[in-house]
Amino acid sequence: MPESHRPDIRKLDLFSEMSDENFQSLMHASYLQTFPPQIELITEGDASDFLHVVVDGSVELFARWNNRETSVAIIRPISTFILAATLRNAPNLMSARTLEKSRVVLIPSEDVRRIFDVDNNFARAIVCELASGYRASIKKTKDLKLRTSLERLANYLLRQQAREGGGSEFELQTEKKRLASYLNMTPENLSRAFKALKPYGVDVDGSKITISDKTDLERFARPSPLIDDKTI
Amino acid sequence: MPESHRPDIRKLDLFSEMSDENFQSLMHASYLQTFPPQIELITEGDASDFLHVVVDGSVELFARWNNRETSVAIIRPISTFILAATLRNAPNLMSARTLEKSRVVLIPSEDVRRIFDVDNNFARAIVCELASGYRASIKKTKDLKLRTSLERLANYLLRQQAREGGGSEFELQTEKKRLASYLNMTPENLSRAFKALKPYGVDVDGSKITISDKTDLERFARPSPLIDDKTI
DNA sequence: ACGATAGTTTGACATTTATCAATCACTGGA
DNA sequence: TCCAGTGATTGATAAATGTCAAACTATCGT
Repeated sequence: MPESHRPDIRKLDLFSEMSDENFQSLMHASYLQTFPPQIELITEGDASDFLHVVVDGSVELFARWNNRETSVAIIRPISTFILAATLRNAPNLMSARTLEKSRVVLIPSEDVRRIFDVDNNFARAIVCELASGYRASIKKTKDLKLRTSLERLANYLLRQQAREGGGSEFELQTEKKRLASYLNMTPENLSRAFKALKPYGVDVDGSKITISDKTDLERFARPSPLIDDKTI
Repeated sequence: MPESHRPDIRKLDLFSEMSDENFQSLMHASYLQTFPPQIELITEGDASDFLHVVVDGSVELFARWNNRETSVAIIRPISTFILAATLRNAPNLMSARTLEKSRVVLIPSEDVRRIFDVDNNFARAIVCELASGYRASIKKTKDLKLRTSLERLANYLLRQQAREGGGSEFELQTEKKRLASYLNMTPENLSRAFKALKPYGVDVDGSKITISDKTDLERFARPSPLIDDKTI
């Protein structure tokens, strides 16, 4: 793998505390690949041969069953995915596809497990990463089970607003079709849900969202840190 | 904490490989408590002061939002819960209540984190446990997003049948009210769902389930190891 | 600029699921 | 034993969500 992305990867919580030697060893064994849009990098059920690091572009994690498909997460730089499967040497539970032209570092799972065994700082970082992913997944379950689709959308918009800097105007970073799938609704239902949020000050123009009064929307959405705060 | 449950706890994957000294240290700092039914052991949002180990009885993990409540998991002996929050020293995302008279070992989170820092075998075991909990949570998300409630019930019955030994007759180990909440449906809907599965050979008599032809039910349920197999 | 393609929106309608109310069934004290 | 309380079921109805078809819109490559 070329040197160029190493410093950025090194800065990730997952890799920042491990020894130089072990980090170089991981990087040495890994590949940087560029993929065109809409390439299926991983198919669920496959063995998890590589830990993936998105360094450029974006990757969607999704799952299929019985001819249906649902979007589970969208990974943006710089983040890893498929860590749990890598560590357990178990089949991937989700498929992954590039959404745009993307660069991905592939670290052989074997090497991850080998270094994990010898580098205690790396092992510790992995625990943090797993615990936080686990908790994010529990939050997702709560979001799905406790809220209606309209409430999920309202809270999503508030989170997205915060991620984009908190201004009253911001962009959806995702196609509506994909957002609908992510929120577990149909595109048609999403379109109507946007309209239903208009009385709470939500205006939609293409992918540009305007929230005229955040507290007004919050009164409806009732965000909770135990579901919506990604940092705890 | 008394000695009696130590061997059973020691056998858990989480504790089996750590040093004797560290295990004893953990046990020394912990309490065994007996709780009556329906006691709320943990309220979501609280700090995670203890790693819990159910040694007897059963504990329900559930979550609340906006006056609604949903059942997320039922923990039976001998298992731990609230590991991720303990390690991150973060607030609990779920509440917990005893379903029956239960005995629970409480291990101070501080001690868990302290031993985690010094015992690499323990750290490794924690990674396994977290990775597997994380994956279980992803499977739950897939179950929720990709299946209708009837399909969730059908697959639940097949899993429960397998857990109970695979015979055509077995017991639901849970009140139907709670099962409904676990499967994200109302009790009324669950009652009707059982009827809707009758054509596929499912008979219900109180909490006794009879599945006359497993392959028949499977044809409807389409179980997938990537959702329903708890071992991978 | 043009047309092809895919995403989005809208309306009509179907299905799924929830809610409410009533009844039945079970269980654990007094 | 009976009774109170809770859980389970049933029927009627309402709300939420999905499906289908059509129109509309944006985008991309030629």
